[in-house]
Amino acid sequence: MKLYIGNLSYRMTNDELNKTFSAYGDVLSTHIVLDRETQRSKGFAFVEFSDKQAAESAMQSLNGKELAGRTIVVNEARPKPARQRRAG
DNA sequence: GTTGAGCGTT
Repeated sequence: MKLYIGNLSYRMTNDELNKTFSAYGDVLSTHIVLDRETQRSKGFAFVEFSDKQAAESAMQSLNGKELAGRTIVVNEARPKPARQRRAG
């Protein structure tokens, strides 16, 4: 199961996310979303859990918590949309 | 500062 983490601090790192979420279960991967050109955090991230119950536990426990000075939001990630293939 | 990329033409 995959979680969406919103309202993240721009200072947040994958390692910090991994440590924070692995307290509730086995984290397979973390992915902070960066601006494609500047590599600056876009303020949200994804965390993938091996187990659904672990993810739900983390979601309940961490939603609304403060992390690196920002109050984060945690919920189940939506499917990633397909990229448009135009001249842009 | 709120739902993920890169390649390359649907």
